Amino acid sequence: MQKRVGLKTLALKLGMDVSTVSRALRDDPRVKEATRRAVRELADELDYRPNAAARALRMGKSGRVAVLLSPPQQRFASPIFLELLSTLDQHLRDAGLSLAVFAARERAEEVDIVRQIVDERLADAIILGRTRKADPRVALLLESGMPFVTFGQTDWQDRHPLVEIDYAEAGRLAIRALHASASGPIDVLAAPEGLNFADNYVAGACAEAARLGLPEPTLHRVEMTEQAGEDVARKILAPNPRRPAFACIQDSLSFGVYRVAAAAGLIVGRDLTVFGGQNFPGSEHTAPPLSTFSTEDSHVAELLSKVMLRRLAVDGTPADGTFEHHEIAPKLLLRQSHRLIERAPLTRTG
Amino acid sequence: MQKRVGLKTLALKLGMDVSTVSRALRDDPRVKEATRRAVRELADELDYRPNAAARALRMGKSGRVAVLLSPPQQRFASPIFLELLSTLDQHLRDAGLSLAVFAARERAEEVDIVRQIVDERLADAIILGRTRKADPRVALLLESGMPFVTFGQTDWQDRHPLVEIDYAEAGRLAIRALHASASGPIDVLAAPEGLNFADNYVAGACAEAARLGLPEPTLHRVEMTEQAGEDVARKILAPNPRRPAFACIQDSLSFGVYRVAAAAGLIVGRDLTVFGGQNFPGSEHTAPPLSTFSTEDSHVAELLSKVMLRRLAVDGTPADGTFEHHEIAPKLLLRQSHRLIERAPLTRTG
DNA sequence: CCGGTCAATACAAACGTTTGGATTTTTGCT
DNA sequence: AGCAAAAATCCAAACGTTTGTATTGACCGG
Repeated sequence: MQKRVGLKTLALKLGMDVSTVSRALRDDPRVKEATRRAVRELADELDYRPNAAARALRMGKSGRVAVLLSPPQQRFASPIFLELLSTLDQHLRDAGLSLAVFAARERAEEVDIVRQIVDERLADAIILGRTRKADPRVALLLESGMPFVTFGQTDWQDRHPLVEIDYAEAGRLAIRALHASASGPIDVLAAPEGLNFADNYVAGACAEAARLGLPEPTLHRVEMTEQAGEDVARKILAPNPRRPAFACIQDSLSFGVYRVAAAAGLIVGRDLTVFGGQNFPGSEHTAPPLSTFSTEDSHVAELLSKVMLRRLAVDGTPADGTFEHHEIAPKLLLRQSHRLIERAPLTRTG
Repeated sequence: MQKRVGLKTLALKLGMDVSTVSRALRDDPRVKEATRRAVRELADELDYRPNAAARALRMGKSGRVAVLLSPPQQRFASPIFLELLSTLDQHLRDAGLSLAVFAARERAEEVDIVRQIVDERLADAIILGRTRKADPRVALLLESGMPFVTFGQTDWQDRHPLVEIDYAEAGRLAIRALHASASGPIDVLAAPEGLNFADNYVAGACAEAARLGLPEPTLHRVEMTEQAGEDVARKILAPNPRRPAFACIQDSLSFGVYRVAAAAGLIVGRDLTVFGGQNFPGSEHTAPPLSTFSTEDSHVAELLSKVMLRRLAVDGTPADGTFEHHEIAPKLLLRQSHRLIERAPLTRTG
């Protein structure tokens, strides 16, 4: 409840002007070493902290970085995001910044939120994912001049830094894994059209199928939810006597497939095969364990943080006119769901 | 790149003073209806947005609510947090507020972060979880006068609103479920001592065991990670011929148990039983499906948001001197892992 | 027609910092 | 000692709002 300690308080107690105190604390060469020490000491003693709002107003920078969470963000949202937020905040705090989170309810709201962030100066920079072909959010940000980093490709990659996961490779991995032992038709379950990562996945999968001389896979562009996985699986599994293979862009979809299969008395690894994506918690313990790819969440988070910090450091246009791009390779996790095993016990691994 | 539009711009174009414009926009009764409309119109046309920093400085309120993420926040962090952040931001935005996220690396850092938030006025209010016996964060907040809501009990509950999950009931549920068919000794895997929710879980479990005339369960106070689950399971499973029952406070721990069991050639439901907690994504598809309890993430998130908003609305001490408290009952999800099934096929549910 | 009331608006200060320029103090040189 | 240059400090403005108070003009009754 005691009164807030600001520059004024310090200046008063020290018998100097606030400007001197301010400069002392910011290591301005204009203040004498001795005064600087004195100021420092008192500041520490009184536990002075600069008022964030005042500083933001004066400097025209909020000291915050925004992360835009795209819908849908339900229960099965990729666990990478929590790790991302956590890691990001830790790095930001080290740099004297803090983290703001914005969650859109629906796609249309996203661009409104970006506009709000820009106009009200709610943040100095933005990170956004789930990028699309002609992403209006990116267009808006480019126009506004606000620094940003995308998690995924955009149509204007030469104008901003970016971190992406090589989803084309993920698609190839999935087809290759399923091809090894499955004989049935391949169904690809990917996120809606227009989302770059999903388009890449589909492209990779189709290309690989062609390369292997397989028939064109059937494409299902659906939301990445367990429910959507169920819906697709129900359509495919019921009438299909030829053991189908499911390439799912995310484990959530695979879970849906598992559920429908179980309800129909079908066994993964005998009557169908499944390949997932993103290595969700628990996917290792399904019956049978889900083959999938992973992307080392902590590495992605770390990378994104560093790239953002470097982007902010140059403070303006990039030093040499070029922006950082990073492509992360998906790591293959071959467990059991991708192949047919005739009669081996499904629950034993040893 | 065009110049920012502020009150000054509007006032200039309209030929009035900024103060009038400001009042017009805030629906002050002192401005004439006609002027108000004129101002509104131009503001809309020029897409005026008040500068957040300036407003924060003037009003002494940042317009932000902070969420403190407690360590450890790894891959297996409870998925509830993402849902919480998402829901929370949506409600806050409707109320003209925004969301700030802080993630501590280690426990000791948490109180520093709280202090920073308070001193630098980084937020107007805080939400914190993983509450403890004499939680120093809570003590600090009480002293500072900053509004806050806890997710979990504290020693000073009469002085702040709170939302909690009835973990004592969760503990009872687990024991009761395991008791129904398991005959072996019970091992309780709970989070470290001092964490209120974990202490409650343990208390509930022990009480229920006593009530049922069971021998005292063995307690393991460990971090809620898959790794910790493995470590405990390895110790218990190896030398134990009597089919042990594991009551885990969180599914992450159960996953660890599953993994060790699989590696040892043991089958859950035959050689041991497991009861989890929190219903992680994927826990439904383990072999056998994990019996657990759930807490309706979206409901919790919704509740926490509403409580926070109401706390901010009263703006000061509570209206009638009393704070909102909510207890959420865990919902029992009986799948298969909690009971012994001699020879039934494990992977079929239909 | 004038003093008084009321509505509508303008003026000005304040929030806590940062920063360009003016002012004072110290230093260094002759 | 005297003076210029350099160093250290102070003064004041500014960032964009909000809000208490002063000012203006219109309208009314006497």
